[in-house]
Amino acid sequence: MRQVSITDIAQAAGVSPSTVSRALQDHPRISLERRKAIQALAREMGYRPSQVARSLVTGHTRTLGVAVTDVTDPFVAEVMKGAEAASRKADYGLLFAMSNRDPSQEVAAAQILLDHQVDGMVVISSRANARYNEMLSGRGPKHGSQIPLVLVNNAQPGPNVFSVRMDNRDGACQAVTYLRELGHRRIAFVAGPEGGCSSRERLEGYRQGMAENGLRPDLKLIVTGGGLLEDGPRALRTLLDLADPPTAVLCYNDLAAIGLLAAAAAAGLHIPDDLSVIGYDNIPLSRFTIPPLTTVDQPKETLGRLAVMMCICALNGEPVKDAVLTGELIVRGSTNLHSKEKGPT
Amino acid sequence: MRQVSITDIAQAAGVSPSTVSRALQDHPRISLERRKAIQALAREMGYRPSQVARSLVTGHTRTLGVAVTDVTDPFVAEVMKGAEAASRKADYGLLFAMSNRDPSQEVAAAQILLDHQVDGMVVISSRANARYNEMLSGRGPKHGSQIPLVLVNNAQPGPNVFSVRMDNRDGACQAVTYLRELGHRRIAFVAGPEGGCSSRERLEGYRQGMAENGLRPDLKLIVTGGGLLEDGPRALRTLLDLADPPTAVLCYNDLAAIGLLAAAAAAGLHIPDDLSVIGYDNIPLSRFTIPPLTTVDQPKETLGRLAVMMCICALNGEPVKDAVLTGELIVRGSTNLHSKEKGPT
DNA sequence: CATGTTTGCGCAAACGTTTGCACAGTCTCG
DNA sequence: CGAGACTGTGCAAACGTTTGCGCAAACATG
Repeated sequence: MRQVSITDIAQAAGVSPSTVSRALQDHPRISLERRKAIQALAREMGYRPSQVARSLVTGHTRTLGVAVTDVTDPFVAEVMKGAEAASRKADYGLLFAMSNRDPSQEVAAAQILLDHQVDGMVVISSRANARYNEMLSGRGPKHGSQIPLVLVNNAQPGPNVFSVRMDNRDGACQAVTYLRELGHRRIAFVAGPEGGCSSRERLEGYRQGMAENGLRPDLKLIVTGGGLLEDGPRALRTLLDLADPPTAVLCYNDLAAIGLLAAAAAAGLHIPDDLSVIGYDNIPLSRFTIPPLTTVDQPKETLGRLAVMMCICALNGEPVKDAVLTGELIVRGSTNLHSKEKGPT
Repeated sequence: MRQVSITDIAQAAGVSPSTVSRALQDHPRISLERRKAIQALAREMGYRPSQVARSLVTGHTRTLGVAVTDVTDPFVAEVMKGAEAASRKADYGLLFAMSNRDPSQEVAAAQILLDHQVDGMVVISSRANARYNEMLSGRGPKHGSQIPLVLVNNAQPGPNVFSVRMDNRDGACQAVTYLRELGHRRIAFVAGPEGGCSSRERLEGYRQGMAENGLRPDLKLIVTGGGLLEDGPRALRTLLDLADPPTAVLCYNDLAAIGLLAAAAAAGLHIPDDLSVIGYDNIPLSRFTIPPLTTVDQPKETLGRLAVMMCICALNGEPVKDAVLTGELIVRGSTNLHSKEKGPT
């Protein structure tokens, strides 16, 4: 015989299956004595409830889905870490799907989660968020309702969709302000992936920071990127080719910054003397770059933990409100006073 | 009403549920005409089969579990990437659990996967592999059978357990040999996590490489570590304090090597002139360190892909045999001829 | 003692599928 | 034209739970 079922226990205990079921749930209408006996018996027989059967009748699977762009991105991995911890603590399973940064794969990934009847899902760094609403409609437990969806770093209004995000604008703004305080005036920005919410917001933060600090915006100082390591070298080349190159650069994320650091070293540039660079995310690696990277910290695990907690709250019918956390600038060795400006007196 | 069920379709089509079920499976005993009609109707009504109900009767969930030590480790993340791709292509869900490198959490993590009735599981870089056998026993579909288990980089014999791993010994040996060819004689090794299978094998490979190249082993040149960024600096300090410090060092993985690189830069050491450094894994980042890291490549995504493919094969009753891949040394800028040895002539 | 409440348990339906079997009709072949 | 094979479909059981309801016994209350 295979897995021990509730009826096996019932038979062994000489009671009906329903009694066993209730006993295991500590239902008060089963005599304490019997309850304890059945629980002991179940343990002894190595009983493990069939999630599948239970799901069929209760209508929920105790499984959450997490859809990400790319686990390989350290930021994403850290968020997942938090999400996994939270869902394991809440005794939820976590179904995982990845889109490889490809919006069309993103819906396929989400579809697989949905097809496995996850109770809710959290999406990290989506770029196709608009399509979730249609996909989710009618997937909920009751009349045309929707499964709860929590977006990380990606607000998008909709029924039963929530978001937990960083104040990216503020973070980028802080970074620019800090650079200005160091004496920099020509500050570049290496943008993130097109269509991403945080890309947009960080760019806005950069612009706002420039404006607030009385620096005139120069479109040439904004270069495109995708938030990948490879983007760093490309961006540096573009910036160095400028007639009037920047003395500092803020990158969309640490990955791009690290790529830029590497390219700078290869080009014989000395960081931070020749160029100050700031990253974003504060991934663990950023402490170990050469020089250590000044960056804007995001509480990544918290983001993930919060996301699943919100999701579970929504499932329980509790009220949940969107969270927006604020980042903190971590100053390390990749930024420096802009001394050259003063010239030789 | 909620999800459209097979009976809804049956009603709409004026046939019995069983006919619908068979039509959707393209069962030949349903007339082609009806089959097409029902399939069209199902599509039109937005029917999505209930995996849960199906699982209950078929006995399998089309879900695989993946248990890892830490997603945050780039090596692990890459393997997961491969695993996810393969399981998505095979239309399997992937349930995710993490142990935070803690053997006791590891069984809890695996337990959650098992409780969600995964059809099989793959474990990446376990350290508590011995305990899986007991946990899995009796969890299989028939009489006392076991769910298939695939270990990545971690062989462990057992019924229905398979492994896909790298020839770590060979990789480490290659690295040492290469260093010897560059003229190095005092080559250090920064070890990996205690209890890990690859740790042991790479250490063996290091020893073998030293022996094969006629270098006398010096226990002082082997320092402990855990395969983390933080281990690099610690290791470097230990090695530098030696009376006769090494001229080259092989690290358990790229992470430790990167940490070491950072510490070396901070200490004013010039890599590779003062010290040659080799990592292991060839994580994407290793191309962007300063200097770029010489390392032993592992086909990480392939490892993951293979693991789930083997798992699925085992599920289908097909014969599967363990795979062992061999790594390739990637030479980059962190290694150099050992010139000093020759002295000023 | 009659009535009402509580306690403890079982029956059976339900969840949405799959699948063995039965059955009726049609076809094929001798 | 009759026997057998094939074709197309439906019935009902089964998977392992949960849960509303019913019922009997015990108990409390007046």
